Amino acid sequence: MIAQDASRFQDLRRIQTNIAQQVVLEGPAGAVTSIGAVAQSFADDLAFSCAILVDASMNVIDEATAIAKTTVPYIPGLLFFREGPVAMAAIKKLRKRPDVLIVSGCGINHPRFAGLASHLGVELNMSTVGVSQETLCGDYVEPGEACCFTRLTFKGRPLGFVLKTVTGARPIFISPGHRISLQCALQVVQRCVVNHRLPEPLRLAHVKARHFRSATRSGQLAPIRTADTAGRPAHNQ
DNA sequence: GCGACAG
DNA sequence: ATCTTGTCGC
Repeated sequence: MIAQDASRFQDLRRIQTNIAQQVVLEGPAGAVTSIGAVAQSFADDLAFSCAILVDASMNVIDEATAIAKTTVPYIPGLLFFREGPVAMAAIKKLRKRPDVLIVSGCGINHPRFAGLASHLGVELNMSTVGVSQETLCGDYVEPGEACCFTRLTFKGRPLGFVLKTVTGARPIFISPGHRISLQCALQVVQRCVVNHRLPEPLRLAHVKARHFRSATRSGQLAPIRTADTAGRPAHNQ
């Protein structure tokens, strides 16, 4: 079965190479008014996702969740295939698509230039930016004090930025996902930094995803239909 | 071959 | 990512 996995993963890598060719590093066209974020939480073989939309003051104005059974283990470089499906389900449940969606993971700072944020952006045809606490690849100089940032490069290409958001905390990695420029990706995240290491929308999405997971597992939430898992339109709440 | 490796 | 108590600091 090891050999089968190897060829299966090879197929997934080919899919990423194809996705990378579709990534657009420009945009968004208009002003970025609404910003959203999506994050996942896991337990056993279940994946819980929460997508939110915030206003200019970082207040949550919309929220959606989704659950799905995981079909792929965590493999560095193949995160989309584990987290992408649930994330997409949650994002699709939002009442309105945000102008830019912040994703918990890498954008083009990926071995094949197709991280979770880029793949989600291409699949959903929306502007996305990847924000991660570590980077899969790339060269950079550690940014000094808070609010400072340095460039992240890989194989001679600019992939994003390393931003020190809070004093005393390690920096975060920002890279465009899809339909967004390097500069805009950085600006959107900078605009969302409040008092924490992660930009507020993403931090909130993380908290809500974890809460959604614990509330669901402890039975404090209405039973979830298996519709999510089957990929059919789900209807929670 | 060796090490590194988003969440 | 997740498992987890106390603890240091603003």
